[in-house]
Amino acid sequence: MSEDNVDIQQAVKVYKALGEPTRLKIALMLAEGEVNLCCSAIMEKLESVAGSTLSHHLKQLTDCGVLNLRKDGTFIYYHVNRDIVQKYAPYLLV
Amino acid sequence: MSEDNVDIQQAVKVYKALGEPTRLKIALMLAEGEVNLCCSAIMEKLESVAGSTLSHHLKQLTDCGVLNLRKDGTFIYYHVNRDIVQKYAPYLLV
DNA sequence: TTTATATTTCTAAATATATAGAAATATAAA
DNA sequence: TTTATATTTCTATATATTTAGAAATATAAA
Repeated sequence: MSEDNVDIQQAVKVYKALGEPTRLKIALMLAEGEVNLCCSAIMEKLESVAGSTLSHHLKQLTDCGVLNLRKDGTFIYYHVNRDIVQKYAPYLLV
Repeated sequence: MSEDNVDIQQAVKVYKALGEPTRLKIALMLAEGEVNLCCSAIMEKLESVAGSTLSHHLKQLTDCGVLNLRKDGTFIYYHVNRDIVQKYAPYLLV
């Protein structure tokens, strides 16, 4: 597989991840001011999303590279991967 | 609804449209060199996609603003909307 | 008007995705 | 060790999406 195709595959994953309202909100929330938020803090900012649902969304966002995470005890802090976002969807950084 | 929310709704539509391999290929194909292609020409460039399927993909890409079209007789020529792509996914224009 | 071509709409089936409750895991604090 | 909190995994269900064949529509050419 060529570099280009790998790139396109990642682009599909990134756009698929961002093409859902809850996930786009999460990405925008974390892109604003380069915030670090844990799962429960994100859950509070969203309206009525179950923890298990949020967990799936966060996994999808990390799997495609839009989000990175840092573990600290029981907490997992999420933040945007600026390189990926800059490459595929710099709109989020505005 | 605020301007911002309208914007986010369009962003979701754009990213959802681009988050599918066939549609991303179409968008990339048309973004390269600012090409105008009709449905059947696009169909030839893709491998084994039925006309009805392609029609649905093209509708999704035009509905969200990624593609514009120009009718000429029986033909419909598609081309990328550079403003929209520049705003949400300039990656396609590289 | 008949024929041919381009594209869409209708319809249905297969597949994928989003959702959340319940149970499981992980870490920290008491 | 017990308890509490954070997050994930399991499981199931509801919903949405992708796909394409067949029929319909639209325009042009013969």
